[in-house]
Amino acid sequence: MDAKQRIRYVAYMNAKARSGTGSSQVKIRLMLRDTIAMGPGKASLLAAVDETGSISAAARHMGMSYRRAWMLIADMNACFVQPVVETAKGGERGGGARITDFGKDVLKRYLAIEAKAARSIQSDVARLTHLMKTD
Amino acid sequence: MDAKQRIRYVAYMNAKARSGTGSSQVKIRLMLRDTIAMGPGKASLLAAVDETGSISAAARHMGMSYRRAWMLIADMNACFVQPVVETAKGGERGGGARITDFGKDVLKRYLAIEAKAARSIQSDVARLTHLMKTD
DNA sequence: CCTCGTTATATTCCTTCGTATATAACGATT
DNA sequence: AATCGTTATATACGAAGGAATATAACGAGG
Repeated sequence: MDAKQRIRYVAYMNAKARSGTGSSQVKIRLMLRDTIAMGPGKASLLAAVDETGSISAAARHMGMSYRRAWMLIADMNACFVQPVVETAKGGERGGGARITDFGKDVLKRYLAIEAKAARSIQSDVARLTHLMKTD
Repeated sequence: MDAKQRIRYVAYMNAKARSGTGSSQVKIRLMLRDTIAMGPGKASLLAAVDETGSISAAARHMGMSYRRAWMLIADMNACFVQPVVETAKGGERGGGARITDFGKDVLKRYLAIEAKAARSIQSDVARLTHLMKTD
């Protein structure tokens, strides 16, 4: 991938340090330049768009402003070689938005990376967490 | 680790997607409550304190304000069961700061986690990065 | 006793980010 | 035509974070 040498990716992993449950939740951020191409928030937003069928409903669902949701989606579409979300103005319900097949693939890959990273460092993080204050 | 159920850790990984070099740089954030107990910036700051012997020199070295550096160190000391940095006022050079053995252990563990996570998701991230624009 | 560089802290300013709000364009349904 | 909810965009306001600045306390060395 010589042509993409400058692409920097950032994985942001967030895991609950529950030894018993193993329910460690890991979040990863993929960066292109200075903007987050894909991350926990954008992944959730993408899923919300998939569920609700519109940016505004997804924004309401996530408790964020429409402007912010729109910008996050614009960021994603600008970062990837194909749009992850397609929109329509007007129409029977005033318009709407839907996640593309490409967007579904991106999301799926992202979630898989999240899970794998979490699994890999799980125990080490737990040991380091032991050195942190509990309250 | 029942007593630490509420501790949440966050791993923040940043890697350059250079397939040939494999020089993927991964960054991880460990969170306690809402504050970053350990992350890329704090790890660098810790190393800078180790090198320079003072908070102010470390801050200059990292291009940040003394206030910010001091606060980051205060955060770390507040998050862990032992201080990672010890300071002294006055004296031959006006005072100074040094990383504790405990702090060195924390830093070492953190860097190891960084590396392991990077290794684990390296190839998957590279594949996803292929779906991103190059410029 | 004075100087020096540092720690420690408060205050002010500026930039950034997000919300809230307003407005226009849109197109199927009625 | 009129209505409706959405996309798309601009503007203004507010909160948060960090930089810049100022000041005090400190303690070894000259």
